Amino acid sequence: MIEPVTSNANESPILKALVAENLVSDPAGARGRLLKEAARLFREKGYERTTVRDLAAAVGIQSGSLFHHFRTKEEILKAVMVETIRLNTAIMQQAMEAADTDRDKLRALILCELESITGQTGEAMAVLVYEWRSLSTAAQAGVLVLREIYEQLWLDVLDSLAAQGVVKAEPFVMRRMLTGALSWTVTWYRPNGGMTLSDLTDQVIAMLRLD
Amino acid sequence: MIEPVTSNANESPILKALVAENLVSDPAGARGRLLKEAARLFREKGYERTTVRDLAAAVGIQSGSLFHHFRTKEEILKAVMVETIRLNTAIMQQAMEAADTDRDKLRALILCELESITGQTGEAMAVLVYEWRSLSTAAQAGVLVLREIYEQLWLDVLDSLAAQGVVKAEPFVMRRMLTGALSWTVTWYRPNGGMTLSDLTDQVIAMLRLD
DNA sequence: CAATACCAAGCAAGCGCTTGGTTTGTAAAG
DNA sequence: CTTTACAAACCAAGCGCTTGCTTGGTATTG
Repeated sequence: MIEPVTSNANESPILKALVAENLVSDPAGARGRLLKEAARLFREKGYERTTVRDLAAAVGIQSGSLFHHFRTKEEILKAVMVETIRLNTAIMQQAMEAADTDRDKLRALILCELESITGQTGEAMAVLVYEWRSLSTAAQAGVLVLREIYEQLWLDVLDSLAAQGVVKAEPFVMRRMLTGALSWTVTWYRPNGGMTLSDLTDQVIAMLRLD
Repeated sequence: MIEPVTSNANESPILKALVAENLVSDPAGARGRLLKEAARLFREKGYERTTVRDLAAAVGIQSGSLFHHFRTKEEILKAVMVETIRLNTAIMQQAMEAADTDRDKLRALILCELESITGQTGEAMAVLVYEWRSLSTAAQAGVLVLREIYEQLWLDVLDSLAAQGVVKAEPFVMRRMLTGALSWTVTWYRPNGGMTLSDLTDQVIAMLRLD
């Protein structure tokens, strides 16, 4: 049996709620642990270079035993992506409710996305970006539905800022530019490099001249 | 024999010069054709998912015959990357000489990078971004040296604009944000979608509020 | 006593790459 | 203008290995 983790310091109420609804696997359980290790390996070596034997070894079981939890290797990749989007969408929706002005909301969106990229779910977020092609077309379609909910959060705020004349570029173009800019941080940003995520968010705001 | 292409409408003088110096393979020759097909396949399916049999079939030879041109599959990937950087660095250096102000230079850099990403070398540029991990550490180091020359072109212009107070964010952060934003266009921008590359460049300038 | 989680073993397919031999292009020698 | 020589380009076959996944059986658990 994949050894369970008894206590976890980062038990956010958002995560707990999603686990209760069975939308995200409990990170302390067997399935959750495997997905976490899978995200790490997929990011580190890429999906194709990661073998089912690698995945099994990471959680201390035999490669064949993997297929009691997932039918195929691709199903593991899809699960990593789906659960990551679900969690991050929920986190962002809560941040939106807490922010007052549209400027605050944009800052919150940027900070949230940076946190998701460089923090706990960072490996999974990177997988979402870089291993997209490894999903079959059918699986891609399923994940895309979830992504659109997430994207709409951004577009609502950017549309509003554009209507106020604060933002000059077209919202949908700007969102795509920000998607690239923020997700790229995964390749270079290191938390211990003297720059906090708040600093980095400030830099983005300064680049867009929104301060 | 890999059939040679007799005439090519896009013979830029820059490309010709690099071919003459043996820094870039002639796209009409056997090696050049193979690299072009390799870039296309690597982008379409990813390096790992592309087999040497796929590569060989794309140029109409047997898989074993590939190894008369390249010692390993990885050598093909590295060659795609190296030649792409060499060509685009040369193109950009020429664009820098033609531009007067720093603002013009930044616009030229953005447009050049967008052109390289969405144009002829687009597939190779995408490979450069997305297949980086598939290179061995040794090969990565070799390619990095060439990349740094390219990056310095950007930093020189951004440093200058920052000194003038036109740009508020830190140049090296801003360059990395732009790297992500521009390279991401490869996933969504389509030339036939009613938006030219010049339009797209204007959008980036508008986003940075540099107009 | 069923269900769940696992192991040990291995299969069929596909992988990068090698081998030995044949064709093709080029150019000097007769 | 032919002959001879040779290297580069290529083919057909397949080797050794790794891959995702299957199978049949065994502990563990409620």
